[in-house]
Amino acid sequence: MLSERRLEVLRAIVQDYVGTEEPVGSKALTERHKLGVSPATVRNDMAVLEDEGFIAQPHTSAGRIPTDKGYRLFVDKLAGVKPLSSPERRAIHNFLDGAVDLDDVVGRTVRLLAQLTRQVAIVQYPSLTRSTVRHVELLSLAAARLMLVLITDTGRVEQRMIDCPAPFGETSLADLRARLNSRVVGRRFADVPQLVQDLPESFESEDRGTVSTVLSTLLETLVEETEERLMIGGTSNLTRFGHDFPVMIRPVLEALEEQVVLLKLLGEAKDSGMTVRIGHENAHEGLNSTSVVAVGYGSGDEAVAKLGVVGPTRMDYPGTMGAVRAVARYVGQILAES
Amino acid sequence: MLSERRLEVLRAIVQDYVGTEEPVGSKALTERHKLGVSPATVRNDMAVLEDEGFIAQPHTSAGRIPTDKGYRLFVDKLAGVKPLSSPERRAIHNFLDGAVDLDDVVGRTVRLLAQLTRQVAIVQYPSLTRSTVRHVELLSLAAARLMLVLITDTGRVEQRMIDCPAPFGETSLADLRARLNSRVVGRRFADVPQLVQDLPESFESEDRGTVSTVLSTLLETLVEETEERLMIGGTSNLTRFGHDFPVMIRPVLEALEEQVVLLKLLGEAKDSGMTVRIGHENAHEGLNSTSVVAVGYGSGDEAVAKLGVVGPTRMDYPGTMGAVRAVARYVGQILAES
DNA sequence: GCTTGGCACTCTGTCAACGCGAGTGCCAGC
DNA sequence: GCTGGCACTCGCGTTGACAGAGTGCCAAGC
Repeated sequence: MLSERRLEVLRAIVQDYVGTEEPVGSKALTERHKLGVSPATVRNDMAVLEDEGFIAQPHTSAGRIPTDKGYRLFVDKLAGVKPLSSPERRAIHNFLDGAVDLDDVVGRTVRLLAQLTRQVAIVQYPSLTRSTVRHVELLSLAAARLMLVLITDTGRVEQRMIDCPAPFGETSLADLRARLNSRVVGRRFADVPQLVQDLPESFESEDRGTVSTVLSTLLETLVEETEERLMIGGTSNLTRFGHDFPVMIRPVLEALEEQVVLLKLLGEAKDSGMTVRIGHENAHEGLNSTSVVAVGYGSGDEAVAKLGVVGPTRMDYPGTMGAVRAVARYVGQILAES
Repeated sequence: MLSERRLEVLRAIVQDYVGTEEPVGSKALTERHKLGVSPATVRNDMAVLEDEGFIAQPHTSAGRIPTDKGYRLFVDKLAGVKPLSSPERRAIHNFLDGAVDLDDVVGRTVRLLAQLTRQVAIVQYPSLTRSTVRHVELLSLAAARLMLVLITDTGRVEQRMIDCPAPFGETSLADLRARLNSRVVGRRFADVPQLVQDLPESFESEDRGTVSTVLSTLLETLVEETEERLMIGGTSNLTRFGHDFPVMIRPVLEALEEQVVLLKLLGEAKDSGMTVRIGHENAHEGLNSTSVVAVGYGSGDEAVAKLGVVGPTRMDYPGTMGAVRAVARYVGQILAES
């Protein structure tokens, strides 16, 4: 086990490296931090830390930089979550309170996160699977053409066109609409399939085809839209990556363009609590030199979606984690109110 | 006026520079192109072209590179639009034919354009202003809460929540829905305001407040949503910018994050025909070293929106223009069919 | 008058040599 | 276990030399 002081040295190395972006040497460390020991002692500690794999030297006779493992230890044991300053807190409120609809909330959240953390922000739309139904509407657009509108408690709206196998009367439509709503309003999306299973049976045989079509479209919507959507912003912050950014940025930009990759990325995060994935802990190769800080957010206790940021492994973890957590909490509140 | 041969020299310079990304000298030119004259002659021509501002040297004793003005002349007079190869053409069809809804069409178009041109692609959603109304629906969500759904002929759907000043009966609702639709279905969005102007008067005084609220929400939607939406993709192609890409990329990424900037960018393009804006012709400073190739697309003769690509001024104009035009045409067809 | 070959000049990019500075590892002493 | 000292290593920036590419200009030729 590492002694208290060695941990302190690691913390100092991480802090300095994050600040200066340059390998940090023993002398500089003792000057900037009150470790109470001489550079020589620090050198010994560094040698141990290097043996254990927490730090590395880019080349002989250079200072040390933290490895992924070093950052991991730093995040787990050495760093807290830095609370936001009150101006930052106020900025969050001001920025999010003006949102008019769900798209707007998500859009503002992305921009806010990107600004606060100066990194790339990713916000997932509230998931349909875990949402509940607020309302289902059926509109008749033409004789044999219906439109299905689905409204969730998180404010998300989905619509689908339906071509009916047979004309569908206005009274049947009203009937179906009423029965559908009485069964599913307030229920979770996941429960809908079994709740509507036997609906066609209660209709006249001539309408049964249409009812089935409507229901299967509804179920399809549920499944399809479980493919989550997300929004991304702050990509220009990638230019902050550091001196080797020209090399790093390409694979990162490519990864960020693939919604699938991003969804998987957020999916890997724990459902509750904050998740930090550092460097090679990320499955996707292009993101091997980035860290991802993600957290779930939701209108109630339960997370309905996730949000987070992507940045260089050399990032200010306490500050980033603080910002991500604060934003997630406030977005949750906003969703609960609406 | 420039002689035929001088134009030929300019064309050769543009082509070589686009290919090699390096300043091109007189000797190399005569070797790669059959100009039928000696390097010395080409040097004289180059001197003239430089005096006229079509080409420039990065430093004394380097080759020449085209200026914005040079590219402009090239695009206007020297280059045609290169038709796509038939595999490319097939790729467009295969890729776009699978689209299931408007979002999907736009999403696929962006990816397709980015792939074909290897540049950043921007696709604007079909404009509401120039669209016509397919259907307006009013739903009662709660006693004093309505939902307004707007469906366009291009398949776009917008919805808004409305809090009514007073409870609104089901019959009044049906009444309003019917009258609203009879007035606006098939009409252009731009004409809607005057078409519904006198609607409140024909209602009982107790409902008038709600009707007015609904109408003003409708009009608001029209105005707000005239703020067009757009989708962007292929940003990782920015890494293809060339040797100075670390410097260039930052402002470009920043510009691309601002929807407003992009909308203005597309807005600057002509309504009909292809628009090419080269380097400093772009109003936005961050895009001064990029060129934008944009074109309108639509389901009929008329453009309902625009799409285009952003890339380095040093781009393959004929090829890019060909790809942009071909994609726009095919997207237009897809929209017309749906 | 346009074209051409020749020639001197200029500038860049590269490479090797070199010295500086930062940092390390090790060791002996406390 | 900590400390100071010391020799060693290595990257980085500077310098100077040099080759290569390209230009501008001029005088001669068609």
